[in-house]
Parts: sequence; structure tokens; C-alpha cells
Amino acid sequence: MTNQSKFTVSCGQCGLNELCLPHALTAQEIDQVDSIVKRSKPLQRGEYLYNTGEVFSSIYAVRSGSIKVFTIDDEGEEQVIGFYLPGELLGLDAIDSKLHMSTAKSMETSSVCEIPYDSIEDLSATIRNLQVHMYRVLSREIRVDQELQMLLAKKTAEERIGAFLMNLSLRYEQRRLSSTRFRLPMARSDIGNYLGLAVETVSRIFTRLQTMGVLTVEGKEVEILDRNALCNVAHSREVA
Amino acid sequence: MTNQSKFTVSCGQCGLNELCLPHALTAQEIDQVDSIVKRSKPLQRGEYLYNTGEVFSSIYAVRSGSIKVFTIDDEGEEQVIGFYLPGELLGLDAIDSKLHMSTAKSMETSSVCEIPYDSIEDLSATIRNLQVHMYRVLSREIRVDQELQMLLAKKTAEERIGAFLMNLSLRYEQRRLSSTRFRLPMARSDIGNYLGLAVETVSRIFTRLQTMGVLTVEGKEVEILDRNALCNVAHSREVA
DNA sequence: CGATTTGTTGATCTTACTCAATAATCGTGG
DNA sequence: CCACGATTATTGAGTAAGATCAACAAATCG
Repeated sequence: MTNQSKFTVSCGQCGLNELCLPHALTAQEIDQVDSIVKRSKPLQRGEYLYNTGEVFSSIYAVRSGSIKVFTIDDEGEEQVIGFYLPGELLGLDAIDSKLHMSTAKSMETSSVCEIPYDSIEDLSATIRNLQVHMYRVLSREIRVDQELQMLLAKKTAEERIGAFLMNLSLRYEQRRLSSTRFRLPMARSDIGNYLGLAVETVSRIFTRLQTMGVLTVEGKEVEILDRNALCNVAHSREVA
Repeated sequence: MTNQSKFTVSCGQCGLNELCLPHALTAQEIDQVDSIVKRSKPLQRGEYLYNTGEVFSSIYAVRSGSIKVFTIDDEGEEQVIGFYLPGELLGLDAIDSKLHMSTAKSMETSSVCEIPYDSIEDLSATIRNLQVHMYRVLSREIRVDQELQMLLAKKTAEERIGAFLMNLSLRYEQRRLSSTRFRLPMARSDIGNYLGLAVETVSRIFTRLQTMGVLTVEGKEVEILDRNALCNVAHSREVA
């Protein structure tokens, strides 16, 4: 257990990067955590992990693939809440009400770990550092949500797309994947929905960013050519 | 300890409605919780509870008055994250990083309780129901933030204001205050900032809602005349 | 009581949405 | 493997919701 990034895969069979603080839990404690984790069978594209209205019993950690989480509003419209990548935890929003108020759908073939919430409550009552870590995970989710709020309240379409791509780039980087070349697992309509933009706007801005030489997009494949410029786009600064 | 609403004031000197589950903690446990709470001196309008960049050491519970929480973006602009009323907890977003990434400013004469975070970690490791409750409080904050995301991503200016006022109305009701007549502690510019709207738009929609007979506004005093109609405004339904 | 901040209203402009048409991609079955 | 329809993405033209600019009114404060 070195002081490597907490995003490093570390947690035995479960791969719970987010759930484990490599330098905070003993090997024995990690075994205990592993023992409560259920490894689920892979999800196919379009399959649901949980549905709005279902009773909450577990949180989930993405092992591979990617999961889209969304709510359904009064008119039955989807509102995308977030996209979850390997190592990230889903379902934290249901702990309070014990009912899922959102739906989680696999965007590609994915595998997830199921972690019964009761077991987390039990185990974190005995493993002090697990409790501490859960508080941090929940707190981080709050901060991530607040950043999105700022994006939606204040930023232009171009800034939103720029920030969205930068965010993805950073998250892939943390997972030791290419930060400049990756595949968008979600549809344009999901991006638009998430960022509060029309599909057409998403499309137009992708092409605009291409024209500017910031990146290339071919279908779902993105290559970031000028990360610095993209960062400027995300922060409403002029690009040379 | 009856099964009264968890919003009922219950927690000895601290008034921590949110922090206490009346029916889940024993009287002795409540005493323990009370003992870690520091009662702070009142804050004057405009005073800061904590500032962006400061080291995080405590969370705070509003006892009376109201607190505005906002971040500062790249250009030094405020982005309002939320308004906190009596019984609500602030500072949860800093647990992860141990640094305040936002600023909390009193909107009127307010009093707050300071609760050292280390003590919460300690106490929730021994009081099982406090741990359970903290998870729920954090989870609820996540869900509240997600609802705002939906508001910002999808709703029109009128719907946002409608939902904002309905939300305030409900929160006052939970606090046993009038749900139809209350004072807006924040400036119009704060409302606009929070909802992603220009001040002028907020103003215009207030007058429009008045013309529609849904409510009356006089400065900061609001009276909701037709709560049903306001609810419809908030949910993009036609108002008769 | 004047000065400064805060709120309202009007006129104009801009961004991003809507509608519409076309193109590309995906999935399925022959 | 290719052909088919269906979904998804791109591009264009017109529109609308809300922003911005500007002037004025009202409230707040010293």
C-alpha cells in the first residue's frame, strides 16, 4: 500500500477504486470490504441497473464500460444526471429516501459491482477509515454536482461542451487511459440533455471546435489536438 | 421521542433539526451530540461564516436567519450554490478536500451552530444511528443538487422562479412558518444568479406572476395567493 | 437628507432552440 | 455480406426566450 492515487485499481476482485483508500485500509480490512461486494454479471448496452421507483438496497461501482443515470420528470422526459465511468459509484442519491429516484442504464457492455448498502453501514461502523472514506465519497459527489450547477447557470454552449470534454479527458487520464483520444460512450442527445443544450447545438459546436483545430470528432471517437485551447474554451477565454 | 417529523426542533440547545433523528437517538445519545456542538455568536448581515480557500474543520447548522453559499469562478464572479434556512447543514461539500471551495455569507442577522467535523467522525463511529443519519443527510444534499440541475438544464425562466418559490414555501412550512407569506432574505440578483437568470428576468417574472394573480410581491415580502397555480407554473402547466 | 445600492420597466440584440431536410451509422435479417 | 429500415448526427433557415443596455424608481444607509 503505497501512497499512489486513490484512483489506482487496488481493491482485490472488486476494482473499487473510488471505494478504497489504498493507504488507509489494512490488507485485512480490504479483504473485509471485498467480502461484501457482489460481482454482478455484465450488463449489455441498454440494460438497466436500477429503475426509478425501485426500492434501494445497494450502491454500485462501475468496473468497466459506462453507465448513464437519469431522472424522469413530470412530462416523462429524461434528465441526464451524470455519466459514470469505471471506478465511480452510483446510487448514492437513494440512501436518504431508500427509493431510487433515478434510473441507471448501461451505455455499452459494462460490468458493475453491487455493494449492499446495509453491509456498508455495518462495515463502516467497525472500520473507521471506511466510514471516513464514505463521507468523503458523498462529499465529493456534492461538489461535482455543484460544479455542474455553475456550468448550467452561467456558461455558454461552447463553454459547457469544452468543460464537458475536459472533464472526460481528466477522468480518463486518472484511469490511466488516453486523455487525448477516447470514445464518447453516450449519444449526442445525452450530452445535450446533460448540459442543457439541444442536440443540434452539440453537433454544431463539435464542428466549430473542429474548425478551430481544437479537436477532431469522428462519430463517437474524439481526439483532442490542443488541450490548452480546449481548456480555454471551457473557461470563456479567447483561443489564439 | 415520538415519531414526529425529523424537522421538528428536538436537539436540546443546538436546534439541529437536520442532524437529529428524534426517534432514532436515545436521550443520552442526543446529549452526546449536543456536547460536541459549539454555539456560535450571531452573524450580522453580510458577515462570513467561512471563505473559499480556508481549511475545513467544521460543518455548520443554521439556527436562525439565513445563509447564502456561493463559489467564485475563474473571472471572480459569484455563483450561488444555495440558500440555507434554519435547521439546514452547510459545509458538507468540503469534507472531501478539507478545504472550503465555497463561501458562506449571512443574508441577515443569523445564528449558527458550529459542529467540529472531527467530533462528528468520532461520535458517528460509536453512535451507529448518527452515522446512518449522516449518510442520509449527505445523500439528501446530493438529491437536492440533482433537482436543481434538472431545473437549470430544462426549465424556462418562469418555471424556475415558480419552482424556487414553491421550494421556499415548502421549506418554511416544514419549519412551521407560514407557507404563503414570507420574506425573501436574498436579493433579486442572488435569485437570478442561483437560477441562471438575469436580474431583470427575475423582476419581470415576479410582476408577471402578480398580473396572473398567483402572488403579490412587495419588495422582499411575498404572499402566495394561489399555491396550486404556482405549482402549475413550476411544472410547465397552463394556469387557468 | 442626499448618496448608493437595489429593483423595475422598456427597447434592442444575441444565443441557442425549433423545424426541416439530408447524411451517416447501426442493427437486423435475408 | 449486403440491403433494409431505423435510429442518430449534421447542417441550414427562421424564431423566440432571455440577455444586455439604458433609464428611471424605490428602498437602504450613513
